[in-house]
Amino acid sequence: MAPPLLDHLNPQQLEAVTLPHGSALVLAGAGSGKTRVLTTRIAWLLATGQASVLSVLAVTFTNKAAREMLTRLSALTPLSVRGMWIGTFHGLCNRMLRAHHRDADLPPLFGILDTADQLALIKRLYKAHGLDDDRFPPRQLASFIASAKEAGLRPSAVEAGDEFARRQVEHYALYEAMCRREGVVDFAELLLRSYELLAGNEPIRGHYQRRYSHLLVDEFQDTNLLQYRWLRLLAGPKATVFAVGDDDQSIYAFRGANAANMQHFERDFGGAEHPVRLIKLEQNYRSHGHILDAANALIRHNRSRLGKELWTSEGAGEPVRAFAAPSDLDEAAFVVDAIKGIADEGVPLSEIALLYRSNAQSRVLEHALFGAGLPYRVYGGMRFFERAEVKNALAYLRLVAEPGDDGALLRVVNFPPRGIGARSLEQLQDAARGRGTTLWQAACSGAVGGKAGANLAAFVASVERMRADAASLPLPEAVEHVIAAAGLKAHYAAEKDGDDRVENLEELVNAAQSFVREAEYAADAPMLPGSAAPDAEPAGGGAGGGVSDPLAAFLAHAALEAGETQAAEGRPALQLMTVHSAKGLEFHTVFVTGLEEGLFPHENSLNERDGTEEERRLMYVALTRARRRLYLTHAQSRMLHGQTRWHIASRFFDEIPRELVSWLSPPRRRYGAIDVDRSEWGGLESPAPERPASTPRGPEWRVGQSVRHAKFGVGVIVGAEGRGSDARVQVNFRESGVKWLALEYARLEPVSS
DNA sequence: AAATGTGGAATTTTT
DNA sequence: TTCCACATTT
Repeated sequence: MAPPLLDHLNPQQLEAVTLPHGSALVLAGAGSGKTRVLTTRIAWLLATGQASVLSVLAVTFTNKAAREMLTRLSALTPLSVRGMWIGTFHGLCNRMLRAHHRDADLPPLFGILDTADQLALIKRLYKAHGLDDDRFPPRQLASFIASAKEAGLRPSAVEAGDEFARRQVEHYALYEAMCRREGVVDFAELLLRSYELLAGNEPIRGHYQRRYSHLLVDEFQDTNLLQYRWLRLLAGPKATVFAVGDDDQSIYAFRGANAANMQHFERDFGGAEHPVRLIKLEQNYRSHGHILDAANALIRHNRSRLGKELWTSEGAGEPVRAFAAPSDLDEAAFVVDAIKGIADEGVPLSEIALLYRSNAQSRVLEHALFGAGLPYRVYGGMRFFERAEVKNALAYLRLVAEPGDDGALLRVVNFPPRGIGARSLEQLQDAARGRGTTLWQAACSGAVGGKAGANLAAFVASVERMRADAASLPLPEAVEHVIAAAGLKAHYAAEKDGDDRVENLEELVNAAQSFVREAEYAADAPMLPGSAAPDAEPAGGGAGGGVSDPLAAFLAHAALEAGETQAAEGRPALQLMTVHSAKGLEFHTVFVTGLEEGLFPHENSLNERDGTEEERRLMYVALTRARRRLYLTHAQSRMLHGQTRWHIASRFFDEIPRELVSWLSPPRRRYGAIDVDRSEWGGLESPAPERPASTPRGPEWRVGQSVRHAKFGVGVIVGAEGRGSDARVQVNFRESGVKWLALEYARLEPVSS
């Protein structure tokens, strides 16, 4: 073992890295060196001969995390890490299913549906079966299917209590049949199919169980039930699992993440000889003391926790700064002002983040930043492989690889326009349905006559030609050729605003280029000998690699790695993003904006089970992004859905000890802090309000007024909308929280305060 | 087939 | 308000 490997590890990190045989759960707090421990652990296992490159499997959630792990690991070990199974759950499952497609009952070149493809498929399904999409919204079916699959349930196994559920299960079964017919799988299917492959095929399961002596899992709190069960299957009797996670940063329950997996880990992965070891990484290398104290105090309000407290050997640092703005516009103005000051201190703009709970909130901030001439970058939005022109090109490529893909055919059969309109498609679909074939087969069969038939035949012939031409070309050239032969390039070049699209198509060729480069890079990795499954495991790096057909591999890559939302710009820019997307990142200065009841915590979360705790964890994530300076802001009034709404300050302010916080605006009163009257804002240089406050009509009620309700008790009016008999007020009750009440029915009494 | 209009909904997101 | 999906029009 090379001694430098273990240098500079703190005692807990060192313990985790060098744990003897047995499974371990590492509770790694924010900024505690989680990735470092994970990668050093692998390097340590390799260096001490406890594991070989082939016997390690490391799994993450995002491609980004997988790449980072690979990069950092390469720096820690002299061994070649290519051929090592490091990737996302979906990437690894894809790899496994490609290698064993026959046993998994999949076509060799099966396609992967992204969310949009899946939705399109469901809509086609509805149309084909004459199903009612008002009563069964496609999106709802998609999420029904996803949850069923995440619970490991095929249609026959789903229990349907009522008629509605029964119908959904029927639709689920039809959906499965359609996917099978078209040779495609959705994201959840990758997981479930891989799970079933391992569960139902002893030789393959035995092979992988013998192969992997060490399984390492990143962001373990984000695993869903199926991923957990997949891990359990993959971990043979002698394997050890090294799971790293932070229950306090579990913020993806809404998409199936099950932090309870951390609690079950001890039971499921511990043996009598080797009980599960629990290690806490609590030393934080990121933030100054006051920031950590605030985060610790906040998260202590959660009941369901494994328990952990961050500390730092650095100083206390600056206090947390808080600001109450009269309106969202004032909040934005304050942020802009503060940023100018911070930038003057020499902090690079890229080191300043503006965080918010929901994307809609970026607008006001952007507007203010734009007005001030401050460069910024907004995260989220359209990803590269999701762009229409890119998806069109991919659809052609998909047809070249697998013409049975009806979704791909429908997408481009008349794009660019070639005289195959809705009527022709109707005929084609009827023909396919009548014969029980794919659209492609129907088009080939000449079932559609006349002009439409001729146009279809021409389309078929041109795709056939693309396939023949592409067969003799290296992947990037093949991609380039298909884009040109399909007429996409010419089509977009002729469009008046098509420059960006042409550029993206060229970028797609580049993407194929670098994909091939990485695959070649991986090709010299040691490969298992033999060609018979289950030992035939094509090598390949990256999430989508590992397939003998480069085109299919590239298409899988495109589906599994949607790409960056925005190419990074040249000049440094402020970072605007939701708190969710900030997870894992850190900044010198962080602004957490929109800290209002109803927004953060979000009103929808109040009805969700454990919703408030999840919101609090989200807030915890937000706070722990800051290294040196943290601003918390809220606005008393805010334009939301086209209406001005009033909100009281988030409860999260109350959960951070006062002595840590320095208010830059007049301190709030505990309740009734809604100052519509701006005279109280004397010391503040806030601009004059641009929107008048629209309090309900009548002299009796105004925002800020204290009221009593027969059932809910005493509260304060914090918002209002409508007038006359429609007038509703939003009241924050001391006991029962924020509620909307119709003035006509709720008999409110004024209370003098 | 593009252009225009209408209604409804409007956390959070990766694969 | 603003965005989207969908329907209708030209």
